[in-house]
Amino acid sequence: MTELRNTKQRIAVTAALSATDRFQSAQELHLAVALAGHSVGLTTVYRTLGALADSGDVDTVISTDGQVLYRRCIEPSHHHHLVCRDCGRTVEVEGPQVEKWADAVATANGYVDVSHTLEIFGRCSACATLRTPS
Amino acid sequence: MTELRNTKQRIAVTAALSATDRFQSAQELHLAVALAGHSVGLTTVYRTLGALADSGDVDTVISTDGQVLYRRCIEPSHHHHLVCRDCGRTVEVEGPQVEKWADAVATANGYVDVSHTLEIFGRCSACATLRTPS
DNA sequence: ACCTAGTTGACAACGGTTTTCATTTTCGAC
DNA sequence: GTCGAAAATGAAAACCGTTGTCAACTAGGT
Repeated sequence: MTELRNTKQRIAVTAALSATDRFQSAQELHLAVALAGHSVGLTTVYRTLGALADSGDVDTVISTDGQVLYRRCIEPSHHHHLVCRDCGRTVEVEGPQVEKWADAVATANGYVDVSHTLEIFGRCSACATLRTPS
Repeated sequence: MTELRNTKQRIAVTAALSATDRFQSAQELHLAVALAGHSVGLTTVYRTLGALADSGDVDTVISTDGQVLYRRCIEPSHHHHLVCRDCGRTVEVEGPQVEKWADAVATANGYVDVSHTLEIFGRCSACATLRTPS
């Protein structure tokens, strides 16, 4: 069915993903690949990330301003993210009781085919010390 | 400070918001206003919705494809939403234990200035019966 | 009625993402 | 190794939701 080929471009993109533990936009990753010395078209970056997201190899988060952020998946099972608003540094978190609560609420209201999005945004300690309030 | 005036445009937009309990995009609301017989510019719809969102009079949700959906707020306190993927029909839900869990996880990891997004998406019973699987 | 700061809307601009399509590349078959 | 079909690439254009521009308009106090 799906025939995937090993191209230098895909290798470069996955390498860039593996080089960081932060959520990054497609454009940031495109820049990261360029800085790593490889030339990959922006279109290809988008396509590669889309494919990886479909296959579940990267996690995606929609930032509060609507753009998609990507990050390589460490924990393969279902989990959520604690993301730094400034630098993207991320901690994977799990909340089994939250999952159960969400499903229970949905079925109690007659909703089927249920999914949920749960992300926690904040400022990590490193970024918090940088921008000290007045 | 903020001096708000009562214009027919704002009245028309808030009326359209009050006429439904569903999450709708700015463009859908713009159409709804037009169908209601009023002529309001799309720019004004966006501005009005933005203002209402800032003042907390409407809830906003970012759909999975990145666009902003608006809905008039029934419950003024902090809550989350169970949204139908197809028609936007929405139930407001509360999960105090989830709030506490999110804050605890964030502070345990040294994150400050914490917020979170939690939305449940599914298919409401009405829409579920419409598109019966094969 | 008048004044003025707030408001409107047609249109252009913006920015992230997707599509197009001609060219290039991978990789199994020979 | 090399051939060739299918997959992949990338530059540019299209897309689409959203925001900015700015001249004309209006609500509401005096």
